Amino acid sequence: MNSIKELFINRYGLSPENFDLFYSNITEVTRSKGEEIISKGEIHHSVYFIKKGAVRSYYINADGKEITYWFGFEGDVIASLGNFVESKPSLETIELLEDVELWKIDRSKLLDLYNTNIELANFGRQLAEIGLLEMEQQILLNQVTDAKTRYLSLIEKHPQILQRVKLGQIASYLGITQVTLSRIRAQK
Amino acid sequence: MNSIKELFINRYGLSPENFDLFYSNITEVTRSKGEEIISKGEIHHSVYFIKKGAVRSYYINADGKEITYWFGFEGDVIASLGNFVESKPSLETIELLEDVELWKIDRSKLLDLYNTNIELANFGRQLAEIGLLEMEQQILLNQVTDAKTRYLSLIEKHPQILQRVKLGQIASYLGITQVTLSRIRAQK
DNA sequence: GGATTCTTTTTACATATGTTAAATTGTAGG
DNA sequence: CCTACAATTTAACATATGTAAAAAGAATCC
Repeated sequence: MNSIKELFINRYGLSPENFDLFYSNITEVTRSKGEEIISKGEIHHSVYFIKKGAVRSYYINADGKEITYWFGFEGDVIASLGNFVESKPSLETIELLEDVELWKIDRSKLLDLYNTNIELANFGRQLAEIGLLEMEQQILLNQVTDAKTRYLSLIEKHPQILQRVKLGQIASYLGITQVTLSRIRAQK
Repeated sequence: MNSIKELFINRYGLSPENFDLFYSNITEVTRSKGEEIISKGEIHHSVYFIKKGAVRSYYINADGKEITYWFGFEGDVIASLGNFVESKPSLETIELLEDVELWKIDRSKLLDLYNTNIELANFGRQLAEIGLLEMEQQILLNQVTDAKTRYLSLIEKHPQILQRVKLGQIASYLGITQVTLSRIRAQK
């Protein structure tokens, strides 16, 4: 175990007892760079927490191009929201950018915990609410600032991202082509 | 009361008893077009559900321009997420586009309910998770599709939006200028 | 109903971004 | 160390979008 435990306890206010209850339902797994942990079109029955490593979530657009729209790092949650919330096939693919250590839990087991333990239910609520806040900030950032600013704030937030993620993937995340990203990088 | 009750019971799986408990903490209020229900820089202590009417959430960018990034209609939740989740001053302003009927509840009262009633805690969790799914879809839509497609899908989703919202606000929501929106509208 | 104000569209021009392809640089394997 | 392949940058051109200002169209008020 490790710092995720502290994250759970400090950030989400879980008591040690209920953390242990939660953790007793976790399986620790490792997966290799390049693997897909969630694949487009499929139904998945697990939710993951990233203990170590980096992942990306991408969508294939009408032209067949991969559009990266989320990067996940240590402490983040991996789930296909369409899957989890509405039991629909996943629209996105989640791919491992590095070798990854994960905490895995069954969706149905997690829902059981939520429905029987009020502290865990509120843990799940806060998990979702913090995700909401982060997503809102991303929507705002995408709408308010230009690609150059977003690029700079991305590398400020994740200083090692340039070593971990290819520029083409970062460009699609920023909503621009790789050529434009190269021009931005050449500027400063 | 009205169709929001059915929404709560059918969509979020609330039992009638717990809906009544929730509703006993609600104050029904009406506000007039043009008012600000949440203002930038302030701390707010309420959460609202839209019974009738339309609102928009906007942010003022570095050039002093209002950037609309969310429209809310019947059934939607109004809260400053930064306020609600992290007790920080609101970055956004929420303005009423029409005369509006709202359900109002104190943030602290809502948290009390979440912490004492497991069904309501899971109601709150689902509220946030469904919001997550919607936001993810918007992020995806913004990244994958061009402004014209997004414009068409917006009026498909909210057919009356052109009667309720000004084009300049829709343009900023789409991330383009009003001139470009006019060109798009002239095309088809 | 006419004047005033607000909203939307159109025009002309400058600039930024996309596209395609070539050149360069970096990386991994034998 | 060399080769082959992958990733990134650069170049040239076409297109789309932004800016600023004017024109046209709607709505409001007296």
